[in-house]
Amino acid sequence: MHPSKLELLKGNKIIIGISEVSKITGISTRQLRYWEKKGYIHSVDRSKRFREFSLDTVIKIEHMKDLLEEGFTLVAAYEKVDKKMKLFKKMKHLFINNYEGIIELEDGKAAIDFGYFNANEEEHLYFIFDESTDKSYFQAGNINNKK
DNA sequence: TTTCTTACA
DNA sequence: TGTAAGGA
Repeated sequence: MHPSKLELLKGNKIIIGISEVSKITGISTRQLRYWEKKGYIHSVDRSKRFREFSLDTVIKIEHMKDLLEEGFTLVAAYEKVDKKMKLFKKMKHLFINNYEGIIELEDGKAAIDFGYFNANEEEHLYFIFDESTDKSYFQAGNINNKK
């Protein structure tokens, strides 16, 4: 019922100009424009005066850059990343739709609440992680039932 | 000042 | 691909 705490990510509403994208990814503005022309990436609204890229696209660009550095051709990198992005989007969707918040535990650990663990809606699934030891694990139960 | 397209190096 | 030119 309550809105997701990850609205910004949910709608992919984080938009970045070509100059910033270039700085972030290390891909020149010339390349970015070329990649778009070839259809490897898309800007948000081409009817606008200036190009803007979504956060997902920036991530796509970073993946392509990595593959390029590994020796793949531009086309090969694009095809490979395009498949991976579909999985990435599904994963993002899954995470965003199940994320119920983050909880600080007494012992210095933190827990991400992923919502109900089973169909009975009795227990939640938590991802527990301890920064001091760098250890993490999943746990079912009810850590912090507010109210 | 920044971004855009086009075109040449 | 980089860069210059000339507008927006």
